[in-house]
Amino acid sequence: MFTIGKLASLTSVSNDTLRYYEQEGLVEPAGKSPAGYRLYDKDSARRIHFIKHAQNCGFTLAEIRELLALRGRDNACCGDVRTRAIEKKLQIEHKIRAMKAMSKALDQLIAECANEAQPVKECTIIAALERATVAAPVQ
Amino acid sequence: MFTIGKLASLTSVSNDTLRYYEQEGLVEPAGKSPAGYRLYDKDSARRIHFIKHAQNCGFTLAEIRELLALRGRDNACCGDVRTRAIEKKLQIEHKIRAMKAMSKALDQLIAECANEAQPVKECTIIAALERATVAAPVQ
DNA sequence: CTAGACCCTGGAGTATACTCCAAGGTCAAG
DNA sequence: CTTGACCTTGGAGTATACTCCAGGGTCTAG
Repeated sequence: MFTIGKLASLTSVSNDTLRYYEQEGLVEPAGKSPAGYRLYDKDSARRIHFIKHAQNCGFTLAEIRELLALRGRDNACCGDVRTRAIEKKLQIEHKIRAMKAMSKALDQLIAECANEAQPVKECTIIAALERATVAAPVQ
Repeated sequence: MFTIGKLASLTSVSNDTLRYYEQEGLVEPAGKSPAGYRLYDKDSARRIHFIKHAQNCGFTLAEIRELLALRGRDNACCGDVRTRAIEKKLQIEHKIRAMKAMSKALDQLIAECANEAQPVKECTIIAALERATVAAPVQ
């Protein structure tokens, strides 16, 4: 069990951000000290890392709250949870496809840039993305 | 050549958003009518779609501006552009890895949910993500 | 027993990305 | 030649996700 400052430095986010996440229902301290200090454990750190990863993948805090809710401890495996999990998975797959297309487009750009001096004439990124993507709309 | 309203409905964004993007240096109208109306072409529509895709992949408008700058027409293929392209590619790959991990975690959750009634005990999403990711920091 | 480093709450401020007016000009149809 | 659907600029307002106080309590070390 450690206090907020420790968790903050462990996860590279600020104390304020941790309190904000708590306010937004994304993390709860594992407990409180007699003086009212928030006390966290290793799972708290995991959760913060998860939030940061998910955010980096383009999910909003609201969406992350949903992702976290999928593993609610009590009445987990009901059909509703499964449905939302599948929904989120489709969302993620869609994003992955778009990002792969971009990665490919960048590859092309990088390859073309290998022989310097010769200027790029086509808009490689946009063109490649246009060829590659076109998938089910995300929600 | 068509006006802003057409481009807006073609790309499913608002007129206001298009003007905002222009203000932020992300799109320029292909021309202007005598009355001062913005006039766009198909490339404009492509660019808007690109912006939306990139945004959906978690890039900020500032980053998207950078991505778009990579294909600057005049002095493109200089080493600097190549470097930034490689940088962006690493960023994207990192995100793809994280998203694949999440996708996998959701698969697991979905599979476990297939046999209803049996509640999930472990935090699958976080656990799977933790196992799977750990990559170079993104910038 | 006090100095310095920590913690608390509550509220205000900031950056990003829109979103929505107000006040007015443009233009094709009837 | 006016009506209605479009366009213009400029500026204010909103949601999200922080970020930064102010004013005050807690705790460990000297």
